[in-house]
Amino acid sequence: MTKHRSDETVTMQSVAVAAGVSPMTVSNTFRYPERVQEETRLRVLTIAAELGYVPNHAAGNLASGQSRVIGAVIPSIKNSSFYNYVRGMQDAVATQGYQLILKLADSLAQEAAAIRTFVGLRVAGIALVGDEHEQDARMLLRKTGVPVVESWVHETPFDMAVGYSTADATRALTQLLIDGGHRRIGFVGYDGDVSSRFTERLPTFRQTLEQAGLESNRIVLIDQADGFGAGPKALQALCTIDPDLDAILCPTDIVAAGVLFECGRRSWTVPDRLAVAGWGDYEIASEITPGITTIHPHAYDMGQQAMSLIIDRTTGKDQDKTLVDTGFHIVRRCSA
Amino acid sequence: MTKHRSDETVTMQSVAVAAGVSPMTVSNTFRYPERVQEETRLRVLTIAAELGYVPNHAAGNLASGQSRVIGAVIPSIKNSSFYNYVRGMQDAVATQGYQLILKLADSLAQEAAAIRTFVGLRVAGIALVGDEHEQDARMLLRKTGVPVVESWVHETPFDMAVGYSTADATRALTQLLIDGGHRRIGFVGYDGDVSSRFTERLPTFRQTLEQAGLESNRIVLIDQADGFGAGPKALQALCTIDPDLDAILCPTDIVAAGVLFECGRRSWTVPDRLAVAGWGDYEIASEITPGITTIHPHAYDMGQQAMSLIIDRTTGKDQDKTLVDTGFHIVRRCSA
DNA sequence: TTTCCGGGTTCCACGGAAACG
DNA sequence: CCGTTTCCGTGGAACCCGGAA
Repeated sequence: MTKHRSDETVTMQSVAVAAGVSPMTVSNTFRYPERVQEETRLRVLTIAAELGYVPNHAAGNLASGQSRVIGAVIPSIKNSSFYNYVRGMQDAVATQGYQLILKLADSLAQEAAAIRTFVGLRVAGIALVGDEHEQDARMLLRKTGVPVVESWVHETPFDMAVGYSTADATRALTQLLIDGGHRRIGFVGYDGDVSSRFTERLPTFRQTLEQAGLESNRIVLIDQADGFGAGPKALQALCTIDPDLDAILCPTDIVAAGVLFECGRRSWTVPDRLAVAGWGDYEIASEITPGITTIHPHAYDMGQQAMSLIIDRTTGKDQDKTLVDTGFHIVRRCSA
Repeated sequence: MTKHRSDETVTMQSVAVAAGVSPMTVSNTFRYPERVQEETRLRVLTIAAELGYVPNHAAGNLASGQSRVIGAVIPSIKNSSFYNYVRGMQDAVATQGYQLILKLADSLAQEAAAIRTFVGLRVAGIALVGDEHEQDARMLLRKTGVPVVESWVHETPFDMAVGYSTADATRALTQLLIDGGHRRIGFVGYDGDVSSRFTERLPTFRQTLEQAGLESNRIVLIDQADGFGAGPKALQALCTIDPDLDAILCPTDIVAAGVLFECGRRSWTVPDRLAVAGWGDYEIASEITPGITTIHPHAYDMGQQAMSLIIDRTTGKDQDKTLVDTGFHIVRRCSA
């Protein structure tokens, strides 16, 4: 294949010629508008728009060693799980003149590939979800020194992290069920991901039940947390352990909604026959009837903070801020 | 801000020195492995891995004018709307050695900004949803000549397109309601987006009703199609027009699910009191009870085809294929 | 404003080894 | 057997576009 670059490639140079200024002025017009006189700037911008010129990020990145693009790896878009998180990130970068690009990765291997791509792109920073990553990816990140922020992580970050205590949230939610008079409480865990985003929950659940003098053997693990279908399956499995189950704690609102659907089919009343607790406070939690009692994790805030950490790092301020706790709160609705 | 490039930046040069070869050999090792002797190649790869070297895509892109990154703009991740579409894209590019990056854009202005970013990144191709784009963005795309594929578009593509006939689908679904004995059919339209992905539906709906000798005045427009909350609102509005409404056609399964939730609260039986039709065949359509009768748009296939179109274009084959019809089918469940 | 440089690729030249006359 | 052609892996120089000084 021959060099296919046409001779009409629009470059800074050609814009400069057309506008009757030096290339440097064009450069400044885009990077530091305030350095260029209003009149000149407008002329350059007009010409650039006419010619369809967009600064070549590759060249700029190469020349300056800087980038205004941040990469985020998202585990899933199957349901609303990361909607607010991404919105928060998007809004935060927009106000700072940065750009956010996403890659989906529903396994550690895919995450590693995504990280590789982002590193290849020489992005300004990388946002990950959770604290479990492939060893190769960890080494790569360390060696390149690119700012990394983990979300939904509450302690001992790889580099920087923003999150909340899943243990505290689990304890609070479990206690709420106990206080509601429930004694035969089931737990639905997610084992497709070994990150603390999920793994902290089970031990805390057990501990809380035991401190209340209750049995903590009603436990099932499912392999997906973002599908409605997991709800009925989990409920079925728990009923095998204890047909008189009177409450259930789900890994996400999606699973909880799946459980509610199944309760409907069984003509079980919620919360009387079975109390249901979710996690995430997705839109469905407030729209379904009965509304789902759930953990609201301030995901939007988390996304914003994640971007701030990265941007502050690259701009050199607040170098020592590495861990942000965005907290959570319980949203009490009718399901529990 | 200082140039933060540390003196230990791992470059092709440093790998070359460490491996005792010329930079060219390192370059070839990554881009054209077959040109380099097995032994040499392995040595280079080993050293590269040790040093944590990842080829600088920015530099490569600049030098070659080529890129193996494709950008896709997604309108929403609020619910599962584009889950299968993105999965299809992801799977397709993975087998071809390309990389997919995403940007979210829930307005035309944001889409234009996303396009600008992708053009700045000099991606190999851009995937858009729908056929309505800002004029500036259109001109930019034309001038840069980057391959563009529109999805959910069935005719007269901007460049290339993959989709199905929303008119045919609307007609089929409406007819299904008519054949089911329904006479007071309501339509929920989405007016937040002027692309044919949604706008074709209303006229077709009207026409189909009129051909059956039915009234077609039960129509409401909502401003979001990806939220459950729109369902109850739309139902309320339609009931103002006709309290005896006996069927409803929703823009997405999400809205349909919202309607089902509301029916539950009103103790309306579905489909006897009200038949409900959705669109999209998202997971919830099969998991909720009653299951939602809906249009299955082969979104996964659409994503795959979209990527194929772009990759074929850049590799020079099938230059003339510009429009792919991935079809649809009706999934009949209990809600209508 | 000008010059030079960033990291990698294209294109081509080089040189050693195998195959041929 | 030796000189020459061919082949193939490797190296050198110019250049891509934009930013810093």
